[in-house]
Amino acid sequence: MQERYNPQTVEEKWQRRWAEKSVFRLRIEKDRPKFYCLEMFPYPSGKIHMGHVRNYAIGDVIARYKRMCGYNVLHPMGWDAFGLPAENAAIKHNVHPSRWTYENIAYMKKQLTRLGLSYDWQREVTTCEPEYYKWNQWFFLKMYERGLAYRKASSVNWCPSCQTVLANEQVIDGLCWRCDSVVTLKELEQWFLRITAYAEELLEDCDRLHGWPERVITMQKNWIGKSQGVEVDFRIDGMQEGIRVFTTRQDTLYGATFVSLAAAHPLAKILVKDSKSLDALKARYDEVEEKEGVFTGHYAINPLSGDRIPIWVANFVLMEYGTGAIMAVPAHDQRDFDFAKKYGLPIKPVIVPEKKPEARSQRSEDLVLEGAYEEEGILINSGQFSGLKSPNAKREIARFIEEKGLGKRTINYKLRDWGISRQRYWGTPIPILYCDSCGIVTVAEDDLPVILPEDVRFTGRGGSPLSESDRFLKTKCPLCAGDARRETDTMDTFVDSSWYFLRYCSEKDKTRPFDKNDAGYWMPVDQYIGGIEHAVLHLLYSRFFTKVLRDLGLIEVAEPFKNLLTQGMVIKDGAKMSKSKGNVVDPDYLIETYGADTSRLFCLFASPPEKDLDWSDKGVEGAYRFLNKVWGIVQKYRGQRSEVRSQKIQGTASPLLRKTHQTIKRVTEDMEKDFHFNTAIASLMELVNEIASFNPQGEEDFYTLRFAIETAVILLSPFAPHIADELWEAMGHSQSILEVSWPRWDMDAIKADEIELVIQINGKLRNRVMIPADLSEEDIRQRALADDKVRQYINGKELKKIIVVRGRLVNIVI
RNA sequence: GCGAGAGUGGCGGAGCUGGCAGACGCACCAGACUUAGGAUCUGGCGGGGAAACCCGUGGGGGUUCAAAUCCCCCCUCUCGCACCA
Repeated sequence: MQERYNPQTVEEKWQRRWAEKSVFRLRIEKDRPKFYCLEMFPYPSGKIHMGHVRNYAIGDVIARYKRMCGYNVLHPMGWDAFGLPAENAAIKHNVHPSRWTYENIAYMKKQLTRLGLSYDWQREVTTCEPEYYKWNQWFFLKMYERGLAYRKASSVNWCPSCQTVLANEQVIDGLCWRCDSVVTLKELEQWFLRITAYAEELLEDCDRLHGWPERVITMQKNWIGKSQGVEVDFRIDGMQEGIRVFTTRQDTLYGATFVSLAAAHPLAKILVKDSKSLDALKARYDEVEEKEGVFTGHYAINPLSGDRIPIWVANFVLMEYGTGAIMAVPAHDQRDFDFAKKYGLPIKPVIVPEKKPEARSQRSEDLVLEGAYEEEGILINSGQFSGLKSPNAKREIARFIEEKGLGKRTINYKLRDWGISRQRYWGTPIPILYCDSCGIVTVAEDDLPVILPEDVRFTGRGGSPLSESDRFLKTKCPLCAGDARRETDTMDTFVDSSWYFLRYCSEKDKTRPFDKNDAGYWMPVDQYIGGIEHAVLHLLYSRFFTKVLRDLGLIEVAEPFKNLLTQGMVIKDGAKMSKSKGNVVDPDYLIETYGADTSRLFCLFASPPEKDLDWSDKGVEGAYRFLNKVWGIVQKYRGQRSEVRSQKIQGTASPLLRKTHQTIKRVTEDMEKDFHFNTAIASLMELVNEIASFNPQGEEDFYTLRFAIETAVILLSPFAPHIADELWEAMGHSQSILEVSWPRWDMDAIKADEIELVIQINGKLRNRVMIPADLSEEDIRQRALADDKVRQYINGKELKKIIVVRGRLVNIVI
């Protein structure tokens, strides 16, 4: 042990030793329970950033802690290696996406190792490897067989100048990121995964995700967006056809005074004679401020009231949701209200608040509204349904509609099917062929993987680079052996990350995506940790995949992630770290200057993991000082080869012993409860402060001191593993601290003989006195009343009440 | 607008089922050691006041012996969704 703490030498030494002994290599011992600790794998963008450091430090603490608690811990890492930046780099720097990606991986892997993260790299997953993406293709085929993968026309962002498809993030203020041309929409045939088939289960199971943050669950529920209502047909006056609308408020049906169609509705083209005005309206769809519409000149019949009502086309009605047509009830829907006001359409109230019984007898025309009344209430002017309360009316009217054959009860979801086609090179090729005679043909399972060709050029112009590779494009149909051409779209990279956690469960398997028994043992992930930005997409897609794979009989679990921790962002100077703001902290610099242990410690200490972390250079120094302090203590006492004593004792070392046990308790509880490492580290600092100021008097004191120091080092080890191992060795242990069991606290040793009693008078703090811990309530009362200070205050006044809270305080009311 | 979360010293943040507000760290101040200190150590550190004490957890009410914590009203900020019928 060196006299001065030098993080560089210590960390290099232990990283080397850990590697030599393969200490993080997974060992499964049958008698131990399992724990699957997973952090979201990174995109290999080049270098890690502080967000990664924080994310992986949190995960590493949990993994190390669980290992010390006796679990078999699976703690893997890998690379979300497909994606657009690699292709951009190829265009810009003329380097192949593959090379760029692998070089980044090599560098970032070095950085992660340098942080001392306890990964079993044996299970590393790299999604751009054919061995991995082969299984994306295989899952795609399985889904295709079950009708869960299908093709349909859908619009994409299109740059007319580059003649290429753009991802959403490549469209900046409606312009192409490369040439500033105006981006247009273009219809293309694309592949979709039928996630909507699982909408109900994905929604229902949200309520079983007890280990997830409430807000993530809410976001998922909102995203799925279930609503129950009815579809009703409105006959068009003088035509055969009808308009089918969807509503959740069938109780307001009598108040429907017009019908609104989406501009893209098939009937809109037929009903509107002036196609120019319709096109103009289509262009006004992104206008949210002002509602606009075109009257079709046609009328519909309200199926319940029999009223003849106008049919409009409105720019706020969406074709993608429901039936693309709505019944407009301006009295009870603010949007319809605004629209009706603008175009002078009738407003007919049919619901009145329950609290206003006098309104029930009034005629609709006599009720004046300032805005729509959107709440539920009592029906008026609604024929046989008048007088019913909304919930009952909904039920009755729905039944009536079904009985009369006017429509049916329906459930709608906001959730759309997942479009996975990307007109890109650096992704998983979709295993589909187009044969001149057989049409759409799937690639045979035995022919998987469909490998990305290497010999392509990256210009950023024209279609997907894959469409220019004849070797890739031209193939034979497996059915008729005739000429066929390959699908050139690749898969959304969210496909890659939707099942990678399963691939980790078994070591590289050539014949299957993963072994069912291995997945059965490890799944679900016990603790998943990552950024809140994935609250919906990644986490929803992973849940979807898990359910599909369950239905394919590949796994047993219905949900992939039992517990989810969404860590906050790393903030500096009030903003998220970014190059443009110039407030980036470079992890390499940090590690070179202070070491990995200090970097980790600060990230964990500065705030609880789920909250944003405010970066402070000075705060980092505080963490560094703390480690130096611990170093100094061990340096000072390590020569004292005393034995350890942890049992309750009397005498000068008694408070230190108690503090040590208290600290074990606090740190352990923080670990178990909510991973509030900031308070765990704070209490560890308290213990270290107490050790530092302790003055051992005799042999006995040294035993306790030794116990305190060793405990502090053990408790420190998940946070700052290198220095902990070094100090552990310096104290004469031959076995690594990684092998040490997590300490237990002794309740008996925590209990103090004497406690401080707070004395309040009328709820105000007046004095504190030391009393024996086991004093009875009556004795406490007497002791308080006998107190000099108290007597001054009472001074002959009448005692109204005395409240005694044992172990805490006395409140005397006068 | 809807949904979720948060407002505590100069700053990051502690405060368990209502029971000593401000743990721990940073910054700051004073002192010690020192040729020196941006190293280290010791002490102090919410505001007011000489003191006794008083006032303090976004604001205003309330419940209680006792409220940062529970209830009602309001304000501000962050995030997510946003014409989803």
